Amino acid sequence: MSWNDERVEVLKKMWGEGQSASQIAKELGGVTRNAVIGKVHRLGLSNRNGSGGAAATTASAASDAKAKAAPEAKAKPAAPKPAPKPAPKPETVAEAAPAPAPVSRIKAIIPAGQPLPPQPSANEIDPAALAKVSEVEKKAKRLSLMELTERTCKWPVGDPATPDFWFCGLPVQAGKPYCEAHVGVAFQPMSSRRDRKR
DNA sequence: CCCTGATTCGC
DNA sequence: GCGAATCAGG
Repeated sequence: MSWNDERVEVLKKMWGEGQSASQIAKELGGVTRNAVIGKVHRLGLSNRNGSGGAAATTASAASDAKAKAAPEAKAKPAAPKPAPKPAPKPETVAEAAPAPAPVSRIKAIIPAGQPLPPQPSANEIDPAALAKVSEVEKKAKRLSLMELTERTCKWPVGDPATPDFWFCGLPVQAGKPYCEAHVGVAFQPMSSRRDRKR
């Protein structure tokens, strides 16, 4: 397979949409995600940096001995990032259910002093995302607290003070505490993974 | 372990 | 130019 115009176009489009390299590779077929990433770099798409360089995003910079002097300094514009981080850590707890009540069927019974998982103010959850959650909850694995692992969705469903309380348990998505659907409602905005920090 | 993108370097 | 291998990280 080679990079003809059409394939490159698809690459550009998808990359622009924030699709992951692996997804793009899968779409194109005949190439690996590495190939896609390599092409992205060669096309200069990786970061939209006008000039000046110094785009040490995450992995890279000074790593091996072969690394050159990294002229890294300058603080980034630092976008306002309230980054909600409602990630319970069941591994350490015993039964003090950290479970923040999400938006399950229980519509408005959020206890007064309870920490609200989604941002309480100015927060409108994407209807599409909610719909997705509803679907997902049907096929959720309904795990108990102790059944949760590092890669099971830890989204709590139901009332912790009730036997009908369980965790989603579906496969989590890279690093996040929840499955894709629940990540969708837990973290609202974020254009894509485009932003690197630090 | 799953995944992500970034970089290097032989081809 | 290409992309596997490797790296760094969530």
